[in-house]
Amino acid sequence: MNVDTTREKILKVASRIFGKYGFQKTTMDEIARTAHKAKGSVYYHFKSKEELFLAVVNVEIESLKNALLAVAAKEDTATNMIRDYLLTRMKVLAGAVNYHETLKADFLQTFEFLDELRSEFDEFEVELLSGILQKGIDERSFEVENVRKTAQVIILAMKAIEIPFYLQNKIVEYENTIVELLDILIRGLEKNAGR
Amino acid sequence: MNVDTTREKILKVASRIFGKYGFQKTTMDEIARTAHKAKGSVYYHFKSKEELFLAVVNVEIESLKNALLAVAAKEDTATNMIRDYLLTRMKVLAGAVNYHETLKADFLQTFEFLDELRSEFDEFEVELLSGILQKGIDERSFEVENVRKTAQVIILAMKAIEIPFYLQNKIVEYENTIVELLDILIRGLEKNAGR
DNA sequence: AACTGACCAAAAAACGTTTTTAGTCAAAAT
DNA sequence: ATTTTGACTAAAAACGTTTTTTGGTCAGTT
Repeated sequence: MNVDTTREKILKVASRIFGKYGFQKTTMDEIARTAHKAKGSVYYHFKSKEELFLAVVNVEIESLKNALLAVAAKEDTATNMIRDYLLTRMKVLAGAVNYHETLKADFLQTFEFLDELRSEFDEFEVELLSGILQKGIDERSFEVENVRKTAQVIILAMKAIEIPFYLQNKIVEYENTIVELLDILIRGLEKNAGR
Repeated sequence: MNVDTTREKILKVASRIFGKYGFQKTTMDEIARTAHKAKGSVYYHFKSKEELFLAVVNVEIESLKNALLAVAAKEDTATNMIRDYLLTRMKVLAGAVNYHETLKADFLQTFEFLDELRSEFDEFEVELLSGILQKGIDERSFEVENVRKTAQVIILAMKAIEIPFYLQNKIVEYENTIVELLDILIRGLEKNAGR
């Protein structure tokens, strides 16, 4: 059994257990036991519980990044792309249970060791969304004063909505409503809006 | 000392103490002591700790309602009114510390006894905002398919934003960003937006 | 180099005890 | 009659101590 498969088995098991019980209530013993590895083996691959959790969240973020990059790579109008971007973001995040845990943490305690991962992803998103917005401007379908700032605003709104949506489990309650919100936001970006 | 002044003194003191220590960490003894009343007196006016807290939150909600009604009563364009509405909502809520406590509660425990107050206020808001949207349509400045649903969407967005804004104390960090978000939303409502 | 499992210090859980707290009520004041 | 009081109680929270569990290590094995 080479490094990768053991490492990946631990990651997989950890993801499932962290996802079920959260960071605090998950023990390294249980992860090792479930993965049929000695605890020392887990610590051979991940130097601490925090680092293991970080790696688990990172897998989810990477998967989200790939899904978003795929959207950005498509040949389509900027309007469709931005709608696709935001809907994809919602759908992939819905399955990212360990990422949800990091949201919860903001209220209960701090996960400082996640800060870097988070701000990196933020930057990634602003960059990608700015590209889509710029495409819309070039196509003369969007009218946006400050591209980067607008991208930040949209991401703020989406992050704000994640909280009731994923944490309070109001997915069913709000699903339709959120799609409508996206429509209003997108219309707000479009040219000839009002003024 | 008549009923009203005692009741109001208790309410005032309770609001301050609940606001400082939260629902859980506030004791009825401290409220009675600070109000210079016997505990029985507090229980004469409010039948339980929950009811007292409810009354405290209700004062804040009433004050918000009045501020919002004042905005709705103004003579102005619908565009200005809706911007004014949302900004007023933010500003008044910023000072409603006990209302913030009820947001926090959603994560830590449930305050079922507040559900009714909340859904009543929701209904109030949807009603008021629908009126403003309808006014915008009548003035031929807004283009909205379903007035009521749109009002619900906007309120959902505002409530979602309350969480990072008030609970995580990111007021300074996000203040400008939120104003920009409002602009995009409002543009999204305006006629000739895009299509 | 990859992995094991006995081992340790520190943290958390469990437990019994003490203190505090929400809520009551008979009596007093208004 | 209405309002206020404060001693009282049962239940919950806080406290202090012991026991168990947990994150992390490391000498040795594969």
